[in-house]
Order: sequence, then C-alpha cells, then structure tokens
Amino acid sequence: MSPIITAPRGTKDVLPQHTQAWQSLEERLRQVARRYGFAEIRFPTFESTELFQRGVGDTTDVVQKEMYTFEDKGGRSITLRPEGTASVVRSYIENSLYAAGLPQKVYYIAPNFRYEKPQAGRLREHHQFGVESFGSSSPLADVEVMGVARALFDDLGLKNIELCLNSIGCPSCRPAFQGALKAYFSAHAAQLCPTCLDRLERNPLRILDCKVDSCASLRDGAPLISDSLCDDCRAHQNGVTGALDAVGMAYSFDPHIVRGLDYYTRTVFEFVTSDLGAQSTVCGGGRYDGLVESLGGPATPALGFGMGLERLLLIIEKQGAALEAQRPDLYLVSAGDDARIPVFALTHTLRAAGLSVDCDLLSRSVKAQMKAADRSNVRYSMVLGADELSRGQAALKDMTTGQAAEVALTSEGILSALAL
RNA sequence: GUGGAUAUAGCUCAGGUGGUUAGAGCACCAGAUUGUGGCUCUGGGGGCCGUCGGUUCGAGUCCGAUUAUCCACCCCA
Repeated sequence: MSPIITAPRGTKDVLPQHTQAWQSLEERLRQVARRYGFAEIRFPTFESTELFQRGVGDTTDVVQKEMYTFEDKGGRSITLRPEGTASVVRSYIENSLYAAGLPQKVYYIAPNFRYEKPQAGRLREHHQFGVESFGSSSPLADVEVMGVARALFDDLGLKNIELCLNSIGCPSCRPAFQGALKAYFSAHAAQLCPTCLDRLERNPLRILDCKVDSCASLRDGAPLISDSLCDDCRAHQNGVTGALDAVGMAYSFDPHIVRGLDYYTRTVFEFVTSDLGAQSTVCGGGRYDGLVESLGGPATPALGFGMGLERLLLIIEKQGAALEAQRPDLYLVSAGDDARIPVFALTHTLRAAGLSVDCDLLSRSVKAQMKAADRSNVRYSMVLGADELSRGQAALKDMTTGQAAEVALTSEGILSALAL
C-alpha cells in the first residue's frame, strides 16, 4: 500500500515510540537552561524576509540559496525561519527587552527550515535548542554560554564531543586580516576552486574552510587571524581561554573555524564529534557584538549558540545513552462482556485520581488484553470479572515480577497498592 | 546545485541467464490453554514488486525516464 501523500522531502515525523525521547530531551534542555539562568523565549515560525537578509547576511549560502521564501496574500515577502538568532534579536529590539536590565539571557527550542539536500544529520526542517546572552562583553559571558552546551552533554552522559574555538576579530581588526587574506589568495588564484574564486571578493574568510584539496593546501601558508587581532580582541580571547581553564572546560584552538553566518565577531566555537557521519557539528555559535545595533537596536554585545536536536538524538542513539521512558501505571482487563462497562467506569475514576490507566476498547479476549497490556510496558494489570466486581476485590498483578496481591477495588485501595 | 547506491508485505530482506497462483524472518490476528502477558507449537490476514513508458508472445527480473530514500560533496545544526 503506497500512500498518495507523503511527508515533504527532508521532513520527519516523530512517531509515538520516539516522542518520549524527544520530550525527555526537551525536559533536560529546559532544566539545564534554568540552572544557567536562561528563560525561554518563543517567536514566530516565519518572519519578514528582510530580517534574515540583514541579520544573517546577504552573502551567506543560507540566505542566497536555502531559504523558504514566499509572498503572502498581502504581497509581503515572508521567509520560514532558517535559524534562530535573527528572530531572537528582532524580538529583543522590538520588545525592548534591554529595558528589563542586562544581561538578558534567553533560550528557545524551535524548528528551522533550510532548502538543502537531505542526508544523515541534515534535514529541511530541523529543530534547534539555542541560547542567546545579551548585554555582556565579558569573556565570562562567552564561557557561560559554552558551559550550557557542555553541561547538557555531561547531563546526557555523552562522550567524544569536543569544543573547538577561534576568534575571527572585530570590525576594527578584521578588515586588515581580510585584506591580507585576499592578497595571499589572489596571488594563488590559479589554484582556487570556482567557489573560492567567488568567495575571494565576497568573503575571503570562507576560503579557509574549503575542503577542495588545492584550496586546502593553500591554507597552510595563509595568514593567520591570530596574528592580526587587535589588542582588545586578543585580550578578549585570552579572557575566554583563561575562564575556560578556570572552570575546567577542555577546548582546542582551531584557526580554521569560520562560521557561515555573517554576524559573528570575536569568539566563534563549535562542539564537534565523529559520531555524526559526514556531519561533525552538533552545536555552533559565537559572539555577535554588532548585530543588535545593525538591526536597529541599541549597541549591545551579545552571543549565543544553536544546537541541532536531531543530531543530538543521533549521538545519543549511537552512544547508547538512553533517555528514560515512563511506564503506564495500570491496565484493567475485562473478563466477560458484562464487565466491560464497569471496567471502563473504574478506568475513568482512576484516571481522575491521577493514574495512567488503560482498558480494552476492542472487545478482545482476556488473553489478548493481557498481551496488549504487556506490549504497552504497563507496570500493573488487573483482571476484573463478575466475581471480582461483586466482591469489590481483585488481584493486582506486577507485570515485571508476575506476582499478584489482592486489593480493594477503590481509588484509595489501588492508589495505596501502587505506591508500594 | 554535483556525484554514487538503492526502491519487493507494517519492518528487515530473499527472489541464477525474463516463463503458471511472488517467498522467508520479525510484527500483527486467532487457536492449542470456557478468565491472565513474556516461552513454544499450529493456523490466518496482509503485496497494482515506487511511478510512467519501452523491448518481448510474456517483465518483480532487461532498457529509458521520473519520484523518493540513503550516502558523499557543498553548506550547516
């Protein structure tokens, strides 16, 4: 049987057997964010196209080729959010969140949309947990944000995830570096791939992480950003590494990290792993000290990260780090048709009392009902027929041990038996 | 956007060089066990063989196209 309509390419249903893992993951994200003093923010799934053009950057691949953009019935250009930061910054400015005092620390769990070719760990709709911290230019803010990601990995018991770090300078020192880079690559233009020839004019930084062999070999002789950082940026970078050392967070420097979004300044970082197939980044972020002002807000230092939840779940699965599953409490089995309505009524009463209870809706045999109970991974079952209902007592069976004990057929009797 | 692989039951997969009613395991349903799950045994229901077209007396099988999935490049989380 082939369905007439299928889910759009690059999208995934989360089916009932997987939603518990998602819920449990989301719960942990919220707990960790709370521990670090981040409050949840929610924002629309679509925004004015201009927000991403100005925020993410016109020259980025995300904006140039990957956005779901359309015109609404009012003739406005609308885009499905390709990343979270621009939306958060827009909301921060529009709602004057700075008026409530700085720093403002927020987190979100939201879907993002990018028109990409799907593969392992890459979807057209994916979900991100992100945090943004507004108002502090201190390196401590950088390390606090990185700490949220690290705490989450630790909380989930994940191994083999490394923090890689770089600084890409600021508007006062980056132009000199870009100039040096441009001069260097121009002198070797013959060896550059077509994509990088294009990047030469638009964004020479991006040539640094090109994977084409000829470009990558040029990289070794290229100027290093660390050699052209201004005093402030250098001091900031030293502050970050110092604070990382102080809290005992391991990291490594990677001078080739260049994030694909234009708004980053100074600190950029990624948490990478080899457990994601061809993808390696599970979390990427950095500082964007100029973004709030460029979108019309007050000059505000800020930074944040985005973490891919599908990728996180891939790592969890690969590493066998189980997320706990909740078991239903009780399954009430009807023995004989006369018992079905009283059993349904008792199910209703016990649900009102707060228990997770189920009963048969298919007029099945006792055996089939027991099988259904077993399959649902329920903790207890109880078979109720005319005899039990008239006695007001029944055997409560522990589905794990197989042992049974008589209990009274009242909310109180069952609740107290289940509490044991 | 570029390249490679794949497409048969709900799932995982068999189906030499074309030839009657397309198979297995798992899962599902029923029975063995008038009211007790997991183990075992028996039986059963389930398939336009991704889609469209071509070659052929005849196509799950060969050819073309198309769509989808997976993988890699690119990009990114």
